[in-house]
Amino acid sequence: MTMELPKGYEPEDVEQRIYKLWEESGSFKADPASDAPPYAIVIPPPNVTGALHMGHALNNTIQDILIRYKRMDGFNTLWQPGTDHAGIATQNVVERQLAQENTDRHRIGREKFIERVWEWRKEYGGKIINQLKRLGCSCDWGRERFTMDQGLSKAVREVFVSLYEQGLVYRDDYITNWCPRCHTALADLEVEHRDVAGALHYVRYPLTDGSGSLTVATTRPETMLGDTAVAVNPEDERFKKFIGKEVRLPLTDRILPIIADEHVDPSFGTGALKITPAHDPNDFEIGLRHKLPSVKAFDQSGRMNENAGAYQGLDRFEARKRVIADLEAQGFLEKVEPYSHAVGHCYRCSTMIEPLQSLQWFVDVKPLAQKAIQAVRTGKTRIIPPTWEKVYYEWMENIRPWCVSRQIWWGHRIPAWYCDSCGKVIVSREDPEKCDCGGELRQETDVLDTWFSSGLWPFSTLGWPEETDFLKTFYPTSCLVTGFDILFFWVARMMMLGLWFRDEIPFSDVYIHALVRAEDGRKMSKSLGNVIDPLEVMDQYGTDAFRFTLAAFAAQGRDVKLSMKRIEGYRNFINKIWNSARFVLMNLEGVPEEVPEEYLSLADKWILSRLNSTAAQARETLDGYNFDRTASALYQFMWHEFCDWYIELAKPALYGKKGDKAQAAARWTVLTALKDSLKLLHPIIPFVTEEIWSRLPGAEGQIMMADYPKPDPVREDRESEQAMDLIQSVIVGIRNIRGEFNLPPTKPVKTIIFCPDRPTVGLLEANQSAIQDLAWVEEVKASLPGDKPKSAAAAVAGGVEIFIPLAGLIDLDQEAARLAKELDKVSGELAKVEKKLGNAGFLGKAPEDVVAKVKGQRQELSLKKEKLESNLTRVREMV
RNA sequence: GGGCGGAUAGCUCAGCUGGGAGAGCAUCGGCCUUACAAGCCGGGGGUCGCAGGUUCAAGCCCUGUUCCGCCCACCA
Repeated sequence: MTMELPKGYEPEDVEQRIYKLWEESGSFKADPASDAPPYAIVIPPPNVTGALHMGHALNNTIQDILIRYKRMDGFNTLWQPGTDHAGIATQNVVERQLAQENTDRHRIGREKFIERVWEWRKEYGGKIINQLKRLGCSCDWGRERFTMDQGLSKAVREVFVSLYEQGLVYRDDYITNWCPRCHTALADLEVEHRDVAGALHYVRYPLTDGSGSLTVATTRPETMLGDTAVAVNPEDERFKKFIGKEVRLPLTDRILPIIADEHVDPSFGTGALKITPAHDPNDFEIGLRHKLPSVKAFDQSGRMNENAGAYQGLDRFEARKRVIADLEAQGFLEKVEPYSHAVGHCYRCSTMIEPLQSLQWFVDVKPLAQKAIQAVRTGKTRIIPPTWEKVYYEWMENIRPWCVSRQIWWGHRIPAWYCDSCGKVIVSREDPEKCDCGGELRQETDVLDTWFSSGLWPFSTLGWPEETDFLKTFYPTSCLVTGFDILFFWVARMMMLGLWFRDEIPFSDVYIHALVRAEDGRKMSKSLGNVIDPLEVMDQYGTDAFRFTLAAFAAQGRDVKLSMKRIEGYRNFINKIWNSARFVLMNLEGVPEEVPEEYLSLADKWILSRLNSTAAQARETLDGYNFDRTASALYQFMWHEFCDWYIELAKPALYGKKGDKAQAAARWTVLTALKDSLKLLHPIIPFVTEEIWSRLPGAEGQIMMADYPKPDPVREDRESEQAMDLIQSVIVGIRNIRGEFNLPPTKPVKTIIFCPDRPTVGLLEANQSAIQDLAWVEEVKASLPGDKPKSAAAAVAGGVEIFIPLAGLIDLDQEAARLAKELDKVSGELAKVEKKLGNAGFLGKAPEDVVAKVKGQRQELSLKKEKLESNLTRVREMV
């Protein structure tokens, strides 16, 4: 039965084998027919292009902790895995590949290109899935889904067509964010604002009647080639006289009206604003209000077009230089001031966004947002931590139409057809053959925003629009775990679409975790070169150590600054667990299945009681998503209570006579405590716990399928905990003296302990050997107070006085100094407590239990002070 | 421009509804005690960013303030 374990834990040997065991035994599988209460999590689908980074590692570790906890706790769990097709990101990757082959997507054509992307996906798309397995994720892999799967595509089409039928999807010639590099429109959310050091150019526009000129200020002088008006504020006295007049646009022959619009801020720039409806969102709105013509000056690559006259063909930045030079040469440029302002950039390729008027598909999400707001307001969906609720409401309440069309090829093609003969637009669930008028149909070439399909993830992955068993059993899902960076992109959309199409929340809890940062607090990024690869961490320290670190760092509302030092520390913890198991396995011969209660020693009862409250703590903190507290409670228990105290205390009994009652009890207790500890730890550190479990006698099946320990009131034993408290303080008191006097354990000492009463004497006598073994003393004499030994070091702990006769061994001055220091500390504490008790306000207003507690402290402290004083006097007299 | 978070030991951070300042690492001292030196035992170290206020009592609540960080935003 006794199997020797290797001396140190070797994760690389264990992890692969254990994971295979789990997967092959079907332990990850969800069962829609089960009677157990369901608990479901849908994975935030990583991009197929992705490689596991720290964000994934944290995100998925948390999900795995939850799902393993719930699985052990008797729930019918589903962790639904899958990946996202990541439209623009994936298209970019494959385009780069084509570029290396000296070709591009236009040359090979749409169909071939899409084939290429699928091939790419087949070859590389599984990478991140394997990395998640490495992390130990217990997803139901047989149910893996991809946003471009047939089933999910059907869901996408159903949703799009329904929204169209409800009048919520429409096509509009509107100003949108255009990425001149990706050649596609982007949603507002997909634009990142960054501060750019630019310049404000003051350009003079002469009035056509020769009565002077108006000067406008602009950061983008090149857009003047698309100007169709100049606007001033109607209340601005300086310009009232110009309203209705006209100016001549420099560098062109265009005549522009001077109009009045509220939007113009008289205090900014010159108070006169050039209006470029086709290339500025504000100007676009003003253009609509005043029915201004719209002149596009750029093409889709950000080059000047035929409307730009002499500048045609120039890149927008080159055009800016030329326009400025020409304005200056012709005397229209009054001045240039440095000006820093936020400019939109593409979130996929960082190219400067070009606001561009174009024909796009939009979803009017306002009515959907209303439901999504309600669901959180009424508490049907909880956001944890709740600080994010405000951010969520803010965004939902100010939501604007969602531009969902993308001018790329990789994605769900919009199911719309245009008839060139009659102009009809058909949006349909089935591909139409011909138009009603008999005309030929042309399908929309645009695809949908990636987030459109991921927004359906909680129900599309479960089979919707079919009413599958999985959908019925697991929707609404239980918890969504995500970083705040995709709160709007993803969570908000799932809330809206889930509520709209299922009339039910997609998940009851949203747990928002922090971002993983580098040790210096900065974001990990390739350009900063401070990226830590999770795979390397796992190679170096093992997956469990890594997972435990992430859990320990996952305090709510605070970013994770990952430190290698911490990982190393938790690697040591894993090894500590391993060695404790090794010890237990060496001491299990003849371990009974049960032991009568009366066999249990004080230490046995104590550790079982501590284990019990640790189980309660673990459950409480897991239920509240306080993973850092779970980790620290388990760390504290496992290392400092189980290993440091219990195992040491149990050694004499374990090493005792064969068949001895105490030995049987200790063997049973040490095994029980280890087993339950492993179960409590399993959700965080699955590999090492499973490996140890497999070697423990009487441990059936897999630990991942074992019951998560429940606190049992019978095992709660306050009396034993109090008794152990005293024993521990006595031991620590003695060790303390040893430490202070640099007495190595090999130096034999004796100890005399004065107890306040008979029961205490009895307690210490009964635990004499424990004190001897753990404090390295050869003799313990407990008695009621009597004659104090001469030349002894003394300590006061838990109401008892400890003396260690050290004739000739100690320096009395040193001992006096030590006692004086201790006395100082106690006096200080006592003074604080007495001040409190001397305060009438405190006695009158503080709750009774608090007053009683402080009184108890006074009692204890003054007793301690008294004893310290008398000992100090005695030592001083001896000098 | 609006909103949010942080500031506690040398470092990284806990401290939940106000009631005796904690952990890990680092540091100092002692130990190869037959599970573990990736270990064991002990010690030192904090006016809880600053200034006010509420309270019998403030790291925690309120007001102001400084310094970091983040998010949102169509002032050219």
